[in-house]
Amino acid sequence: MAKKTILKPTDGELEILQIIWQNGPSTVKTINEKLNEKKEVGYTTTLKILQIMYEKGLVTRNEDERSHVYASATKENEMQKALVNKLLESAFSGSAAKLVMHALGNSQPSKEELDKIRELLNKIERDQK
Amino acid sequence: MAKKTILKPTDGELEILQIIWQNGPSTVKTINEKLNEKKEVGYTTTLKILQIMYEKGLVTRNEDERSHVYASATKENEMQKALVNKLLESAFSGSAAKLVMHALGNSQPSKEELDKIRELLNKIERDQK
DNA sequence: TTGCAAATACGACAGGCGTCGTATATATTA
DNA sequence: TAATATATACGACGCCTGTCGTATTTGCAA
Repeated sequence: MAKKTILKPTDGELEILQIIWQNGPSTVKTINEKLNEKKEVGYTTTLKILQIMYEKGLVTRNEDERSHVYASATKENEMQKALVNKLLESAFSGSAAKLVMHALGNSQPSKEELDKIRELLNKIERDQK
Repeated sequence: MAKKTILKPTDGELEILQIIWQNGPSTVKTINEKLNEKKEVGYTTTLKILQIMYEKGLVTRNEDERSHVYASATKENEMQKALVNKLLESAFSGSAAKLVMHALGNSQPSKEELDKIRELLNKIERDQK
């Protein structure tokens, strides 16, 4: 299976990907509007970044309509996995436990989430034996 | 307490920080040597990046000796915390649990580590009540 | 004290990112 | 069909990173 290398998005690109993941494939217009809820940014700026992302293969686009519709080329899960792995390597020397500690330390997971994590821990332990 | 903003290092800078964290304050020479165990890079290149990091406040340096000694301006823990938080915001919409899943999914934590995580989970739950 | 070796300082350059102004193409509608 | 509005395309600019060549400083040894 040709393991496609997931390109790492820049911060700005990741912001756009998040919007697409949350809203589904979108036009430049809507992406730019969502973006502007957080910070002011010109329409052509957003367009340009989308075009660059397209060239990189970070997003696909449908040109059937006059307004092109951009979609993420990568599933949210896969990208998250890639980003976590990168962080793991680049800042934690591979020690997942430490990373987990930090993540848990700075948030308020719900009881359900905590239980899901416990379950995963048990599964890992079972599989190791 | 004046909460100092932790500057985010680039990938190259993070590589150097890791070396410093693992070996303690070091000279350009030794940092460059360690760096070259992974990839070929010229001495002045390493020097230049260190100088840039110094300007940014990412590292401090001691000029008492002829060979300057560079040290990280940030504790490894703090930087890790900052990086995890950033990733949490920029790619996980704040959902720590999901991040944790990915981290655990891609590594083989030891039994001790698993237990430590369990303990932390319990503590979080206790504190929430 | 003169000269070599080791270290730092500095400037240049290519490539990438984010920013935007302006040009061009395409609908819509009056 | 002509005018207007809406979209995309393109090129330029400033800043940052990583890369290195070259100049300068400084310590040590002969």
